[in-house]
This record gives sequence, C-alpha cells and structure tokens, in this order.
Amino acid sequence: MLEKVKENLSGADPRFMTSLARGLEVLRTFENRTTLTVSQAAKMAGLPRSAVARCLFTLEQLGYVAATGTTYSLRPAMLPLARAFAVGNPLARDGQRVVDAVRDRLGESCSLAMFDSRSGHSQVVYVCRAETARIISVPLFSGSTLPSYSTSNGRVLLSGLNDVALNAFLAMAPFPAYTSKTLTSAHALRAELVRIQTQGWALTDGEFEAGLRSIAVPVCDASGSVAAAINLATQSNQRQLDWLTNTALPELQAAAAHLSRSSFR
Amino acid sequence: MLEKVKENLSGADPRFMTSLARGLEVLRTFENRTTLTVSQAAKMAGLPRSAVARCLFTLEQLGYVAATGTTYSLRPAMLPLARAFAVGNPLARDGQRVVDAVRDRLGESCSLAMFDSRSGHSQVVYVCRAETARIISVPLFSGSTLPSYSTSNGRVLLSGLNDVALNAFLAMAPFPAYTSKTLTSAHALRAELVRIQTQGWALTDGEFEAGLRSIAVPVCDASGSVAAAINLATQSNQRQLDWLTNTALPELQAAAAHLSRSSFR
DNA sequence: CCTAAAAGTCCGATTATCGGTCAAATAAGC
DNA sequence: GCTTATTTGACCGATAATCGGACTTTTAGG
Repeated sequence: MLEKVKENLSGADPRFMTSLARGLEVLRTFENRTTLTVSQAAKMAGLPRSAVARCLFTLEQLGYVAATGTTYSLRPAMLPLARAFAVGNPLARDGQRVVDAVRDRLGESCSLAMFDSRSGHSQVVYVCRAETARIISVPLFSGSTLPSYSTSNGRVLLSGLNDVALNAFLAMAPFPAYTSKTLTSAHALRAELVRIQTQGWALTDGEFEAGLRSIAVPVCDASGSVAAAINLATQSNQRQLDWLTNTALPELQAAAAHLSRSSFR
Repeated sequence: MLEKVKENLSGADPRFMTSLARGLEVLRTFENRTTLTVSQAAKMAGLPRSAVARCLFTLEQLGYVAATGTTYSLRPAMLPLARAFAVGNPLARDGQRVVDAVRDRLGESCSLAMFDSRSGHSQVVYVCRAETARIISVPLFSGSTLPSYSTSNGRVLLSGLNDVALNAFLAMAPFPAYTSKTLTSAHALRAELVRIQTQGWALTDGEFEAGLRSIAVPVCDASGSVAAAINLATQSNQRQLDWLTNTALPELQAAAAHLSRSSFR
C-alpha cells in the first residue's frame, strides 16, 4: 500500500523519504482507533514493530502524540494544521458560509467535499458541512471521510478525473455494495461517471444508505478542473427526485459558481 | 530549534527519526503561509533546500500537499486527523457542548484550550470555542494558537507544570509585551503562576490585548494534573472584574468539573 | 538584454534507518 | 498461583536511505 505509492512513481524516486511516509502512516492509524499500543499500530500499519516504535517515539518527542504508559493517543497538534488549511484554502475558507446559506434556503443538509488525496481517489473528505436533523446513521463532521464511488459528492469528483487516474481507480473494482442499489462494477460506474460529466451533476438514491437521496455538483478551479463538490442530502420519503433536480439543483449550481469564483483568488 | 528537541533528549536517542521530524517541520511552515515555494519553506524551516525539496516531494506523493507549478499548498489531508482527535479525545469530544452551554448561560465567548505540545509549552491551542460577538482583533478558531504566558487559559496550563518544565519555560523570558500591562519577566510570571495554582483560577486584564478581560480555570484528568483550561473572554468596558470572579467563575468551575469527569473515561 | 534568484538534477559520503533477535515484563489462560 | 502467550524494550551490525553541496537550467526582475 505504501510501497505501491512509492513504486508507482516511475520506480522508487530517490527524493521519496520513506521514513517520513512511514511516520505519517503511523499517525494515520489513529483515524481508526483513538488509543494504540506499538504492536496494535504496527499491525494496522503493516510495518515492523521496531519501525513503528521509532515513529511513535519521534512523534511523541515532537508533541503529536502522547504516551500514557504504553498506549499512545493523539495530541491537539493536528488542529493548527487543519486550521491552516481551513483558512488558507479559498474553497474551504468560503465554503462554510456557502453551505450554511444553502442549508438555510433549502432546509436540508449541505456539504462541501474534496478528494482525500492520501488514499488515491477512493475517499472523499468533508471539508465544510451544514446540518439539519441527523438523517444519516453515521455522523458526519468536517474531516469525515466517505467512499467516493457510492456518494454523490464522490461521483462528481470522480467524473472530473483524467482517463489515467480514472482507469487506475476503476481497476480497484468491484466495490463493496452498501445497499442493493449500490453500483459496484467498473463498467456501470464508468457509464454513470460519463453521464455525470455531460449533465454536470450527480444523483445517488439509496446507494450508500437506504433512504438517503443526494444530489451534487462540481466546484471548479481557475483551470476548469473539478476541485471540490457540493451536495445536498435528503431523505427519500421527504423529497421527491424531481424536487432535487428542479429546486435543489439550481441552488447548488449557483452556490458552486459562487465558490468557483472565490477559488480564483 | 529542531536539533534542540532531539539533543535535549539525553543526547540524540537513536530512536529519533530526523527525517520524520523534518517532514513535519516543513508541514508546519504552512501554518504561517498558505502557499510556499521550496526556498521559502527552506528559509522558514531553517533547513537546506535540498532537504525541504525532498520533504515537499514526499508530502505531495502522499497527498498532504499539492503543487501548482512550483508553489505548494496544503491539501485537506489534515482534516481527518484533526477529526480523529476531536472525536477521540474525551475533553475535545465533550468540550464543544460545554463551552456552548457556558456561552449561552453567560452570554460571553468561552474557549477550551490545551498546550500545543509541539512548541514546548509556549503556545496553547484552542480546541473548542463558542463565540458571541467578535471582541478580539485576531479571529479565533478551533486550531488557533496563542502565547501561553499572556492569556488566562495559558496561565492556568502553565500553573499545572512541574518544576522542571516550568523552569525550562521561564528560561525563555523575558517575553514580548503585547500591551503595557503584559507580565514579561520570569520573576513576575512565576509569582503569578503560584498564585493561580493556589487560588485555582487565572485572570488577565488587558495583558494580551487592551480592553480584553478573561478568566480561566483548570480542567484536570484522572491523575489530577491539568489537562486543559476553560475560559471566558469579555470586554473590559462591559464586565467588571467582580462579575468575572462572582458570576463567571462558579459557572466555569462547574463546567470544568463536568469536563473533568468525562475525561476519566 | 543582462543579472539575480530560484528550481531542478546529480552524486559520493556518511550516517540515520532498518529489522531481526533476545531478555524482561506484562497479560492471559488454566 | 503457575504456566503460556504476547508485548515491550533494548541492542546492533548491515545496508540502503538520506544528506547537502555543486552544477546547470529556468524563471523573474530591472
């Protein structure tokens, strides 16, 4: 997994720092578990214990994790970095205002998402989110990640990939089905992504979770490529499909256009 | 600065991974500047250009930063890590509810802060925050950092340090004065910290910013040591000092006690 | 067009990193 | 309470990953 990233790059670029990659990989294990021992982290990261112990020792010295006995946990050190992104990235900076506005106008939860570029293109990370009532079983926050192939935001982002990247991603198919409606084959997904690309928006209906209906549109950067996606999530029994395409879609498109403009700065 | 951290640790522990430390140090430069070139980052981090170029190359491969031409900027990769802390740390998880409640009851901005353990004990990071109207010139978010010696939250945290850590910190004195009232000498600070420790709360009045008055109390963990601080920030011309100690203080203490309990889990 | 600064490339030296091993400690199972 | 199974912590020689300076190319500025 880690080696793949390195090797894919025209075969082991000498500029690639394995130690740095490993250390960050170890940090990442805390996304799945709040407290970890050395061997647990080693198992999860798929690295030798000694290497993981070195990483955790270093991360502790630097103040990124804290040790209580032999168990490690995260320190707040990530928060300033997350804030740096939140205020430095034009889309993230203006995004909260925009999703709040959409939520207020339409009365449904609205989210701005981007690729979590750490995991190829398989995951999207929620950057900004405005909630109404909780409609999804898994709680979402800024920083939550969701699979890209089965969510409207994710599909919009996938539809903006170039052929090489898209093929690389689809090579991972088939994908697990969350519901009976989930598209899981590379063929079906590719067809859907093509349609999304031409029509300019994506709609998923109960593919990630039964009863969850969602529509998303792309947010483009100055070069015209898809930099983010903004979506509206509703309950199937509350909003009809044509409400999404007739009422929600124009609002989302306006919001996306507005965000697009701000990303030029 | 980086070497100090390493050497202070009983002279270059072989477990310390310099490459990992450097990579994280390079990441940190983005806290000061949203976009950076290699040489800018090298200058800020105080590292050779070639080393920084390797770090940025690696961080880009891993998806933590993105390159646009020769300038780099952060990707949303930090958000999942920040969220992992926010939901995994007991104080952070319950903190938002608590500061919101205090803000609602007292009508003033309330914040929960912890040491930013990356920079010795010189900075505190705001973990949770509930705002009223903007009363401070510099906007604060979750993830914002402020100097510990001149803020009420910071002083509470400092008052919980052991002698060794405190002496190490005070050795950096004198500290810059933000206003004419700022305590800047090690002597004065030490005296104030002792008083804070015995009385159980800290009050700063216009030391960080003129017209800003703030009171803070400690939040302790299971072992009884200070794990966080919670404070209320007011404008000098709106709230008298005795309102802070008579009305605000009990509320803060109740909130802190409540948080303390949740940290046991 | 010329100058200065930054970026990109390369490479030999060195040392930081590696990962397996072993003893000690801890936890689990009986 | 004893045995067994993991886990931790420390060690160390081998090796490859990292280092940083030097050079060339490119970009930016006057």
